Amino acid sequence: MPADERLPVSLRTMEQFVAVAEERHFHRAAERLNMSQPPLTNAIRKLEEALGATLIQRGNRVLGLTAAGAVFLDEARETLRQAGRAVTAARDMAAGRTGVVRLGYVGSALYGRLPDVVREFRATHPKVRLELREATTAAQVAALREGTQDVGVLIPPLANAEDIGRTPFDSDRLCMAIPNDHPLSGRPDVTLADMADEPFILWPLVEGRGFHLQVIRLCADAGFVPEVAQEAYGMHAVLSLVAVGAGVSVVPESMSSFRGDRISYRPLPGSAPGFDLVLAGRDLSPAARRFVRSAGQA
Amino acid sequence: MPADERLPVSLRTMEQFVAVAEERHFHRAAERLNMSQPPLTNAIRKLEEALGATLIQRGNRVLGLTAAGAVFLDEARETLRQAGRAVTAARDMAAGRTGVVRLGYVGSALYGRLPDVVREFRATHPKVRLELREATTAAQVAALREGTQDVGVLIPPLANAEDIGRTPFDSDRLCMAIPNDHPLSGRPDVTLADMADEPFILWPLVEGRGFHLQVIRLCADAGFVPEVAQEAYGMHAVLSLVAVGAGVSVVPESMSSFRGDRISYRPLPGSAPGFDLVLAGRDLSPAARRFVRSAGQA
DNA sequence: CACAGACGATACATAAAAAATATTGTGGAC
DNA sequence: GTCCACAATATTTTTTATGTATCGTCTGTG
Repeated sequence: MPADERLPVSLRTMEQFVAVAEERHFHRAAERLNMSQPPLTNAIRKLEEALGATLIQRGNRVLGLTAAGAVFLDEARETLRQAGRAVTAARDMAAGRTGVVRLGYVGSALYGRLPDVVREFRATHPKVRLELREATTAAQVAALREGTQDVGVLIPPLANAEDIGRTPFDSDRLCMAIPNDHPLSGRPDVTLADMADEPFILWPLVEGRGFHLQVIRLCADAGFVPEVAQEAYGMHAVLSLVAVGAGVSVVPESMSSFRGDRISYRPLPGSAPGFDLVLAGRDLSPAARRFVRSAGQA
Repeated sequence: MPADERLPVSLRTMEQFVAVAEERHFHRAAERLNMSQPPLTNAIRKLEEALGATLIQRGNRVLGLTAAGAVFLDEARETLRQAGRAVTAARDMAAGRTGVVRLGYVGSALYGRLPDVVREFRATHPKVRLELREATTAAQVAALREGTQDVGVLIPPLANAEDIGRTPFDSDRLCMAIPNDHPLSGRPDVTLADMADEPFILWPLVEGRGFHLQVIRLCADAGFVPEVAQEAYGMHAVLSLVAVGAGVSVVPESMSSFRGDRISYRPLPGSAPGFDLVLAGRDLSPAARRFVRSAGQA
């Protein structure tokens, strides 16, 4: 039976004792504690009573500590430090200065702002663990609902996801990539429809679902279904195939500096500058909220 | 400027939070804390306010912890443990269950109860460090006054030492030691006066001052000044010399089983059974007080 | 869909504890 | 011996913690 044994001291009392022990002077200690001397004397007396131990050697001109007082001073200091740690730990966690952010992203996000955003966040939030995991949009929505992921970088539209908050993240504007030795590359104004009969290099449907579908959708809007000549995973892989003339493709504009000697990049005239990658989350933890804020404002 | 930053929590509040976090139920937690539910709800709310952090996830049927709540639970538990350590450390020290006892003793004390007393005290007080140091009575009195020694086993009388408390410790009754082949050993009733003209084996004045003087004093009472034939430090050394016929001596009765084949021990008829070894101390620390109590009552 | 029950929040009252002010002892220094 | 510095008391005031009564809300159930 654990009985009624409450702790007979408070942190305040410990603070008071430490002050007296350090100053060796009730008046100065009281001043430091922003209080007057009498209640301090009282508090120390009650502390000694509660402990059943004399802590302070009075009587002489200058007051000293008993052996019990000395050990209690040490332990009380440690207790106060630990209490401070408890407070800052909770505050840091609540403010998002510490914690974990499990971030999912679709593969194509790697060719936009995401790498910079991650680097920046890690630099400004060294005590937040940022876990990265590549996943399709659908998988991320499920993970967000299960609570196994905090934030996702994914490609709208999101079906049946009214409960998930969204923030614009990256305008992943696309362009056409045409081999330099291809007839189309000489023509001034190429449209997507011009590529209806060209062989396409695309991401595999299973591994690069989001990006694959995005391209298919664009083609559908242009009135055709692209003929997939070859699949390749990763923008550089796709473009390397374009460079050797294996076909044409549609890639993010941010790739347009890659193999400029062998590939000509042409804007997609019809595509508006809308946002194609969003940050999504549900019940954001403070750290996750910080990530979204940090990612959104850059 | 350290400003006015007091700790915004008390140990009591931490106790309350831990109870709620563990029970996941305000009513049960309140019961465990021997209080009613409303003030508990209030206390938790004020805690969250003070920390600027939500700790407990309400709303759902069963309440859970936020990330901040989880870390605060850990840290609060540790704080409570540490506070408990502070209390018991002070109490143990004040009760003499821990601490240090610096014990001085005159060399001759080793031939009486002291070894047993030390063994017993060490067994019953494992967390008290007992430091032993051999020293003359005068040196011990000085050390007691300086505060470099806590308790002493020494030989009265003590000059100018009214401030030092004394407890009888050991009746170090003395007897004469005479070689078996000495003429005196045949006589039935030998008195100390009979040994006035015999060569004495004694402890050196410098190293064995207390015991040396005690014997000199006895001889003076018997009306003579002993002729010191040889000095030897330690009872066994003295008696070995007696055994080979180098002289006579006066030793504690507890030695009378040593070399019984060569030495005959005779009681000192005049010496009353007074206490010749006392425990002395000044401003006894709790641990020292325990030692004196333990040593005195055996 | 209404209803009961469980549970946490709120409002108000009361008791306990902490702190402030004024004053009194007390021991050491000149 | 007198003064001074400092801690201890005494008493009042304020703050804080706790208790009682009650309400609102969500959940599972008939």
